[in-house]
Amino acid sequence: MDAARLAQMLSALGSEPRLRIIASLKTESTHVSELARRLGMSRPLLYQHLNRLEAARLIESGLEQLGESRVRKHYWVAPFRLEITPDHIVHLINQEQERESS
Amino acid sequence: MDAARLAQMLSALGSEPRLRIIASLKTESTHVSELARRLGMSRPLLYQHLNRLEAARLIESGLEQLGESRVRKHYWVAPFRLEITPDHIVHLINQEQERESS
DNA sequence: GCTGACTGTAAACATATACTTACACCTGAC
DNA sequence: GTCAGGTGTAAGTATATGTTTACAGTCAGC
Repeated sequence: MDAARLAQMLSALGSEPRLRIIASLKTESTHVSELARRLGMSRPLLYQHLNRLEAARLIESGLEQLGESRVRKHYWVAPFRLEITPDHIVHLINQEQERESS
Repeated sequence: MDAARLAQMLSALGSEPRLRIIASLKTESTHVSELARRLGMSRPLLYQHLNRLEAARLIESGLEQLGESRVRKHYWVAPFRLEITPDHIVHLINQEQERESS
């Protein structure tokens, strides 16, 4: 994990609506329209948040087969665990610099 | 810790320049001008980042006495440890909702 | 073929964040 | 008194994020 990637995950997590999305999906994974209803959020807005969380690999998605050709996009929370301390950050940034100099 | 506070800390941490600031201060705490030089960053920009990190209580500051009336503002990293997992987020959001309903 | 329940995206706008340039001030050393 | 080295902020601009409204499409059931 490099600093850019950590920053991406942290800034994706650093928003109350997105924390609520993760909590809701973790409690019960579901598809977009249902999630929008649960959270009282418009679908387009939810899509944007979902895309950002998925880009940070904090959630994942797949198509759920309903009928023969009817599908629904299902989202769920990826397993993750971040431990953030000043020392971890120092370590990460130092690695970055070694990589640059080599 | 409530969700708003966690989001504040995470979004403050979710930026490469700010991760570099924390790493640099953790390695050796210092005053603003010196830090700006170390990071190759303009002072006003650095102030903005420092203010945000301090608001999130990830760094702290105090005046360093130099001469009789000469002072320099010194910054250092606050001790912190964040452990972020889906379950922790669920727990946090649920607490929030109990608080609202009571 | 119309309706309801979905999936997705485009465009527009408001607000927040990142970043620069420019200013005003203080102090110690020469 | 002027210079170097500090502190801090105001104002402007560019870019990113958050949010809404509006559109276009698919499928199942009546």
